[in-house]
This record gives sequence, C-alpha cells and structure tokens, in this order.
Amino acid sequence: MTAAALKPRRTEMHALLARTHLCHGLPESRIEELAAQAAVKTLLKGCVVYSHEEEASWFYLLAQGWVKLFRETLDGDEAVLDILPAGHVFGETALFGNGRYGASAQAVEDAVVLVLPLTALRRLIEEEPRLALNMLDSMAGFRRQQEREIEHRSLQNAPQRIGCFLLRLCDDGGRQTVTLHLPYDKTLIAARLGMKPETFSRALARLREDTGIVVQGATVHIGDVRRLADYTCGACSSTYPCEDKE
Amino acid sequence: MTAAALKPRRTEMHALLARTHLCHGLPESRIEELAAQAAVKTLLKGCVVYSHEEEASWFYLLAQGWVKLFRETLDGDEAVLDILPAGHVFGETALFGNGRYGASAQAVEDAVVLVLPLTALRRLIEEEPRLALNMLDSMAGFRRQQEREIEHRSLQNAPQRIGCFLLRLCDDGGRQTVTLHLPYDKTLIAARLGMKPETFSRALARLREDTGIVVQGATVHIGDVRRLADYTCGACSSTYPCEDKE
DNA sequence: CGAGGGTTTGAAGTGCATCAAATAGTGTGG
DNA sequence: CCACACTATTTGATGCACTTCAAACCCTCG
Repeated sequence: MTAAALKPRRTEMHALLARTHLCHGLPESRIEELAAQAAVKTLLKGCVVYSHEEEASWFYLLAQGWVKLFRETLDGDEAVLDILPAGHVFGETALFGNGRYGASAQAVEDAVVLVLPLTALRRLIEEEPRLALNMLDSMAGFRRQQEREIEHRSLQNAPQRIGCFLLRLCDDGGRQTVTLHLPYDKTLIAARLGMKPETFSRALARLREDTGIVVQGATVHIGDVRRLADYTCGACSSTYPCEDKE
Repeated sequence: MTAAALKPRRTEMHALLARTHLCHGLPESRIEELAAQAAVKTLLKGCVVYSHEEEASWFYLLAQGWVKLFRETLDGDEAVLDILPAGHVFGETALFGNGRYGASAQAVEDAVVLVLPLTALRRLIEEEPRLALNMLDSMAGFRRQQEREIEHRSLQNAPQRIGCFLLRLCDDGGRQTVTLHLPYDKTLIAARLGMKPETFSRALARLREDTGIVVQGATVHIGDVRRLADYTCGACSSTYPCEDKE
C-alpha cells in the first residue's frame, strides 16, 4: 500500500518541522537532530498509516494531503474522530499510556508524511523542557477541541453541524461574504460530522433554504456569514468566530 | 452558594495530593509545597465551582462527592462532558491555551475540594520535569477517554450506552456475577450518557429484557457479565474489560 | 461511449425527543 | 407514625430527525 520512500531532503524536512507547534521555540540544533532521523514517505489514497491498538514506534508529520483518524467497532461501523490537514503532527500521543495508537490513521487522498521515531521524541521531551511544555500546550488544545466535538455531536442537528463546519472553513477576516471550496468529498465530510451521506445531502439542502448559501458542486458561496452563524451557533456554547482550532 | 472554608489540616491535604496521578513520584517536599497553598472548601449540592470561559486562577482536587463538567449552549441546552469521582483533579487544563476554563464545573451533591493556585502548578511544571511528564501522561489519558466518548455517542444506541456504563462500574475481577449501586441519580446518568431521562428509563427496561439484568431502584444485579458485554460491546471498538479509565 | 464512484432523491422504518400524566420515593412538619 | 410537598422515575401517545434501502442522476476519466 505504501509507496517507496523518497530521498529525504534535509532542509525541507527541517523547515516542515520548524513550523509545527511541537517544535516552536526549540533550538535549531534540536530540530536538526529530529530531521536527521526523519524519513519521507508517500502514502497512496486509502493507505493505512497505523491501526488502532497497534504497538506504536513512530509518529508522523503530515506534509501534504489529508489524513483521517478513526475507530472501528466489532460490528464494522466506523467513527471518524477527525480529519487532519497538512502541517499536523499525529500519532505522538502513543508515547503515553499503554504505548499503543488510540485510533487508526488513513490517508484519504495521496499524501506525504515525515516518519519520526517515538524514541527520539521521548528523549527530546526529557532533555528539553520547552518541548514538554509545547506538548502540554498542544494536548490541552486537543482536549478543548474534543470537548467541542462532544458538544457538537450531542447538541447540534445535521444542518447546524454542517453550518459549523463551513464557518470554521472561513475563519479568516470578519468578511460578510465568503466563497470557499470543500476540502474533500462530501461523503467524507458527512463521516467527519457523524452522519450518513444521504443525511448530509438533505441537511445541506435544508441549510441552503434556511440561510441563503449557494452550493455548486464543491464550491460554497456564503452571502451572509452572520446569518449562517445565527442559524448555526445557537446550539453551541461558543459563538462565531469560534476559538481557533488546534 | 459556597460554604465557608474549613480549617485546613495539612497532613490530610498532603495525603490527598500524594495519591493523585499528578503528584506521582514527586519529592515529598514538592507535595508539601503544594499542600501549603491549598485551601479546603465545602461545596453544597448545585454549587458552581467555575464557569466555562471564565478567567482561570485555581485548579481543584475533588476530595469527596461528585462534580459535573458541562457546557451550555445559547439556546439553554447543556452537554455533560463527564462526571468526576473523588480523587480527580480538574480545572488544571486552563493553565494552557487561553487561560480560561474549557467547561463549567458543578457539584452534583455536597462535595469537598482542595483549591489550589494555578500559579503554583505552573511553577512546579517548570521546575520539576517529573510533573510535566505526569501531566502529559494524564492529558494523554484524557484524550483517549474523550476519543472513546466521541465513539460511544456516535455509534452506540441508548441501551448499549447504559450497558457500557454499567460494565465500567464493575471493572474489578473477572467475576461472572456483579451487584452494584448506581453512583448517582438516574437523571444525571442519563445526562452523562447524552440522553433524556425518559429515554434512559425505557432503554434500561430494554436492557433488562435483552440481557437479564435485574434493577431494584439504584441497585443493579448483573447475573451474567459476559452476556451484557456481548450485547453492549459490539458497537464499540474495544471489548470488555475496556481499558482502565483515566 | 461506458464504467464507476460520488451525490441526490424517494419511500419507509427506527430511535430518540417531547409533552403530558401517573406513580414511586423521600424528607418534612405535625 | 401519618399526611403533605416535592422530586425522581416511569409510562403513554405522538412527532421529528436521522437512517436504511433502493433507484436515479451526474460527473469524471479511461
């Protein structure tokens, strides 16, 4: 499934690492040290990076593409926990607890990742207090995001969940009007929001009627962001613009 | 709402702190240091410890009783994130991110807490690497638990969620037969599981029929743990006995 | 052009919520 | 120890939201 590793280019990897929250404020030499142990891997669409409960040895930095985090039940259902954009570090949580991955990770389209040994991370945490703080900070961020996630799945209905998803996509200025592209399949968005594709389709139609947004394939034009926010955020504890996501 | 602070007894507080995961492996002197800054507070049932988005100055160790973590929407709905038993530390996550609490906390019955300054925790984290590691460890545990929570709310139906809740209550030996007491109100359990009291009642009745458990008020007798697990855990990614909760 | 996946639409079913009312349980004051 | 007030829990009837199953449509790509 996994394509051959490309010849790593040290400076590129260094640059990627330096941009992560994890490495923020770390001495160059430390980042260099990590980069030296990194391998670049190209993942084809559908490729499973690791599986839930698998013994963990590596963690990853997503350089390109999208990766889905999910869990599968015995019955064969699947719960999508999150879909990560480029720049995200994942799998690092396995360093704690029982040393196994807490979910499965799969490329939802062709992707490029940096593969890094967890042992290197462990050493760095112990030697570089700054890194431990960074990690605490990002873990806290994850925790907040998950709290939001639980709230959303409990209290928002399908059209609101979609609206919320759209609003998070236009998180830039305070513009009245935004045109954006859905980042991936509608089917995948549906899964990300915990609903079936059919429900997504109908809920989006509903949202169109109720908030005046215009949908053309993967292009969404929001004429009145405020109106969408009013419709959406009533069932949520935070109002638009919501706190920045991790 | 809050009852008067009791005269703090240093040794008791020390003992409570020492038992937490947070302080595990910490030098006695450090624990002593924390204990010196702690205050004991009695909370009456219903008392709000802190509110979501409130500027955070304190974190807490629950010595007695139960505390509910929740978020409220503009519409007045509430999502219960968790209900903490005695021994738990809470509010400490506010040390990271924007310095505000990520949820509201409320005593669901009369409770006793240790109140501790977040500044003390911050200093300790910076000076005592072991504490940073403990915190990372417990944060990672929370993250896992929340992942499970998201999965449960997405994939389990009402009777299964209740079954899962019961199974987590009898997590001791591998006994065939268990009799247990519900730790708090059925209404509260319902909220904790993301359902209405009426639904809880009906779902419990359903569970009784389907798995042969016997319910007498707050007493639940599980004749065949295996049978309950079979019924419940099909819609979950982990089978009984599930991983220990944080 | 045709195959195949993504998306939409329709019809019917299921599960949980809601509203309303009955019942059980608990603590209080007499 | 009883009656009352109040809350927790159960039960019934009904509605809405999401799912399921099925089929049509649409779009892209070989």
